[in-house]
Amino acid sequence: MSETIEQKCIAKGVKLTDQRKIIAKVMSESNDHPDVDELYNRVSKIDSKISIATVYRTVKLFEEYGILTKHEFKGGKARYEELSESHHDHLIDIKSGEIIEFVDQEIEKLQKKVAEKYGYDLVDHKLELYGVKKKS
Amino acid sequence: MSETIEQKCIAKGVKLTDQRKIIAKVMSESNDHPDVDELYNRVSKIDSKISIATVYRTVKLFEEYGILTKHEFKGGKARYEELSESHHDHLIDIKSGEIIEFVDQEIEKLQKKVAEKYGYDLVDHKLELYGVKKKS
DNA sequence: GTAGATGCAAAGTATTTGCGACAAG
DNA sequence: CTTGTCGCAAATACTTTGCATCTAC
Repeated sequence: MSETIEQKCIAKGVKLTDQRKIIAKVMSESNDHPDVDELYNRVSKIDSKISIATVYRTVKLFEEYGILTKHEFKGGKARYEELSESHHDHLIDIKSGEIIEFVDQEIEKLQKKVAEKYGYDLVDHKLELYGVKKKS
Repeated sequence: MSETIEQKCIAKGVKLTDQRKIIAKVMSESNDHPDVDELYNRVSKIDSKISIATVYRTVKLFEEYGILTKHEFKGGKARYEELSESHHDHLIDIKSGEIIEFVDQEIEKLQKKVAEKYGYDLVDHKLELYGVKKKS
């Protein structure tokens, strides 16, 4: 997280309104994966007049500019997180909802290989693991 | 596909109504991954009086009984397919929407290993690859 | 100054549900 | 018979959009 979202917006030529600055700040400071509603709550604490429509429009915009990514985990609303240089996947605790981020280079490599095997260039992928904590 | 969905229902003690038989039959004969709307269309051709609410209720029921699985591919409606003994993942052509099923034992193994590394038992997972056909 | 952003409420989608009528076991 | 299912329409949940107003550049 070397650069803030606000800086990324400037770098990419995204117009910065007050509302966007607040949303950018909240997302930059979030280490979890809030859904739009939760993001709206957090943002409302800073400026209670921001509408949820703006939040929806902004996350969508940021997603298009490669600033945020959207996740659609099992049976829920869409959740967002800041897109960082380092790609990672998610391990979700189905009991608590806790989300652990992980990277596994080997899996990454194998995915590319599978795509190639079928004559495809891999442009994106989604890997989610759902687990329960081991009783130890 | 040794057993039809109807047979699975009997085996699992799911009450079989006319509507469920039709939905079961259509799903058994589908080799793609229809969404509820598409399934409703197919079912309607056989019995035009079946309501979409029943289709929703039935796929949900079948999912609970482990007869169908639900997929939530990128930015779309939920899609269903018959759950077969042989697990597989999906490679989705982002241009055409075509879906290729694949299995990679090595990736499966690695997933389990990742979960274990964090102290979890893997109970489910989702792997989707999105690609574009290579120009050859 | 002007193109694009915002807030609001209304409209869209996808899916679920209450309820009286009906059918399977 | 009795419990669970069906069809219908209304309700819900999430997300998008039209429009008049406002704001960043």
